[in-house]
Amino acid sequence: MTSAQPAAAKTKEKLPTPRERARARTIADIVRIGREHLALHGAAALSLRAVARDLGVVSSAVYRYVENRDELLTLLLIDGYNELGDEVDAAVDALPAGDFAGRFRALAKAARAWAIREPASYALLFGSPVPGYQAPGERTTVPGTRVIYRMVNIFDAAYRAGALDAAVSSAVVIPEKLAKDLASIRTEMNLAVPEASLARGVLVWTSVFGAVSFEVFGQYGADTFKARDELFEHQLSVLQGVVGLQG
Amino acid sequence: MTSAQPAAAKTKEKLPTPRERARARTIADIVRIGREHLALHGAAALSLRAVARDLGVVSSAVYRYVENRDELLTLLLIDGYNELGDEVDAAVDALPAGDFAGRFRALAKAARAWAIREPASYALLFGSPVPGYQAPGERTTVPGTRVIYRMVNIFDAAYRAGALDAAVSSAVVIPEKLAKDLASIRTEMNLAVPEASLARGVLVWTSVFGAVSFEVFGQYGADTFKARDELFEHQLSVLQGVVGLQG
DNA sequence: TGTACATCAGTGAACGCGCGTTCACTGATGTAC
DNA sequence: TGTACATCAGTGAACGCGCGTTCACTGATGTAC
Repeated sequence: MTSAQPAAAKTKEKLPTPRERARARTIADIVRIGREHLALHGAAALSLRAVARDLGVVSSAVYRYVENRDELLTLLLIDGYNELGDEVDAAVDALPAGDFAGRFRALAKAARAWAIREPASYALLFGSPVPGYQAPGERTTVPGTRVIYRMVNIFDAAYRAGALDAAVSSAVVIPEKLAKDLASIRTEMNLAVPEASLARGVLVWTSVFGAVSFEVFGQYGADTFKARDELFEHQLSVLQGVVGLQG
Repeated sequence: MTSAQPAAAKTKEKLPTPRERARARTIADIVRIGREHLALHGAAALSLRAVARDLGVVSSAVYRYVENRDELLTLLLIDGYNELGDEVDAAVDALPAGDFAGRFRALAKAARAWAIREPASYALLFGSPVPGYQAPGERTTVPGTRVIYRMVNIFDAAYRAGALDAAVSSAVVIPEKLAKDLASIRTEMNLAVPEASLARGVLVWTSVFGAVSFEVFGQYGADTFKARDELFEHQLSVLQGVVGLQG
């Protein structure tokens, strides 16, 4: 199909025209400005008019690039998921594939570091839903599942390598209905790791993000924990044990 | 001091006048309507004018009862914390004081049930911070710490009764800086439970709320988990093991 | 018990503000022949 | 290579909307004597 096209058409598709490049740059600017506004005033107060002002353009002009306010939110959501995903991937890939515990910790620490650096984007992705806005699943699901997929794959690789102690998971029985859900996930993701360990992996996932959310959203209080890095490291160590990851 | 006052003055202070009762009822109405708006449009869109409309009163009239928009948010915050705290207390108190595991599970389940029933209030309390709003600590700290205090006290009582397996906690070393924070908490709350177990208690707390947040904020996706009750129960069982609570 | 006064609840108009979105338009940039 | 036309970016005015907050006011309700 693709190879049947004439070479000229192919080049036309590949090389962006100056206009296309200008357009892409403008959209990138809009997303960048949108993120700044997110950080300053929150998602609910995100306004196309304000973005237009910062872009140095009349308010109606942004409608050439973005269909409406909701689409800007979608762009910011995707942008956030991908930035987080890229940083997590880089942190994980920096360690040897066989260092499962190291990779798990690197993933969690990269996620926490990004959340602390970009609290507004983190809030958009993992905080309260934006009232009146529904994310379009067909555009956000793939970037939105990068981190959890990566995490589960680390656990799965550890299991395949014999570095995951599945015995810890046998302590708690998995009820039938839950086992069904877990079986679907295993099939979909092509996992070898047993259901009980997968369930613990899910708990580890929610726990990591629960800890990050408490910290980023200010639930710990101002003074209760001064040693936040150490607290998080300690929590990772405990969670490693929960899923049976040696190291 | 108080007993030196004449009986008449005392009665005057105790019995609310009709005007005072009307005033209290109106404030309660404002909070109730505010909660409905919270549920429908989110905290950022909460507006005194809209509340006034639903109260059947001109917009400026609500300023007789509430200083400004931020104070209404504070009232809603306190109201939410107390409703959650009351329901958690009731669920915990329904079980014998010696049933530590049962009480822990009852606490977590009550919190989750309330969060699912009142997602908007839950989001106000535990979700992304409301941009531009800073909760006044002197009014919100006490109601805001009811649940975690109750949870820690269950763990502490279990420890005192010899029902908490502190050995599980010795598996992970606590660094010096973190130990200091934990020591302060122990002193402040008058706890017997050792620091390592307290640290695990904190993790259990963040994990419970992390799991609830994922569910309430829609992070699990629509179809991934159909057996949500079972998933949560399973997570509680695992977390019980994390803190070393038998049962 | 009755009257004078103080307190309070609620009114209605007004202030200045920002928002999302549409629409007809002007120029500039690209494209086809 | 030059011209006619199509495409696109950006303008500026307008729509209707809701917001927080202030202020002088009118009556009703309570209180002191």
